[in-house]
Amino acid sequence: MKRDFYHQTAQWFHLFSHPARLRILDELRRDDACVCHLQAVLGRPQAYVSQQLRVLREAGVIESYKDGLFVYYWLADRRVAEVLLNVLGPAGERTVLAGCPCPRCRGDGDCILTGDQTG
Amino acid sequence: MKRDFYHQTAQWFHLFSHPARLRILDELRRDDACVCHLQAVLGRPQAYVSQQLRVLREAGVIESYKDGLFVYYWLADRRVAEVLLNVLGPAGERTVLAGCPCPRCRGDGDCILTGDQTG
DNA sequence: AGAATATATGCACTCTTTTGCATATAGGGG
DNA sequence: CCCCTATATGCAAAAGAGTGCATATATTCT
Repeated sequence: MKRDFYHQTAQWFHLFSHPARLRILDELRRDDACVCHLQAVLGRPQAYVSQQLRVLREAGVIESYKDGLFVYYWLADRRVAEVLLNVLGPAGERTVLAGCPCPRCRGDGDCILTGDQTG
Repeated sequence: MKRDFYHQTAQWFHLFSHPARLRILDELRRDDACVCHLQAVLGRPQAYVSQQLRVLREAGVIESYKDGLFVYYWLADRRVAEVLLNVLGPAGERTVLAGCPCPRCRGDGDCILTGDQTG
């Protein structure tokens, strides 16, 4: 029914209506990220980040894969990137933080320099 | 600061995260509409509709003009239509209801009947 | 096996939003 | 002026979301 459609879509938009979740989605459209990376980006306790990730995961907009101890999340809903492009503009570069313990930030896999290097 | 930016954008998305507000925005992107028209579309009490309109108005995404007793609302934020196009697809035709007392629904020949009776 | 690290979950408390209802304002017609 | 219609506002109860904390699970290393 049409009513359910708007209800469902509203629920989907609700994912965007929270600063932490929005920040997570914005980070994920740049590149996959593990929990500890997002934790460093948000500057929030790990449990807090995991809870927001759960909301996004259960809504189906992100999915995860494991690599050893690390769990990497990625955008599984194409519309998310489209909407963020519309509203936030083009995705910036991956956020890299000094205090971030994740492999991709520690230089173990120099992910920052891979891909497009516009100089 | 960047934190404020995400907070502000999340607030903006919050407008979409409610079925009634989303339905209103979807209707307004098709055409301006008076309160009683939206009331008929939503199948909700007038006070309820006015309250949601206030939320949207105070957020700046809609504005209104008066024509006699009627107050017509219209989309004042271009991004709204863009995002809705992205997520909901192209705007349909204006919803016209048999029981709607608004001038635009009452036989100015301007409207096409669609059997979208709510409630 | 035990310790350490990364992540997930459950629960309770707090704060905000939602929503119904009574009522206020404002314009138009007799 | 009084009444009818269209819209707006204020308020309080109910529902829901946000958040912190304790703890559970999983994987690697020694």
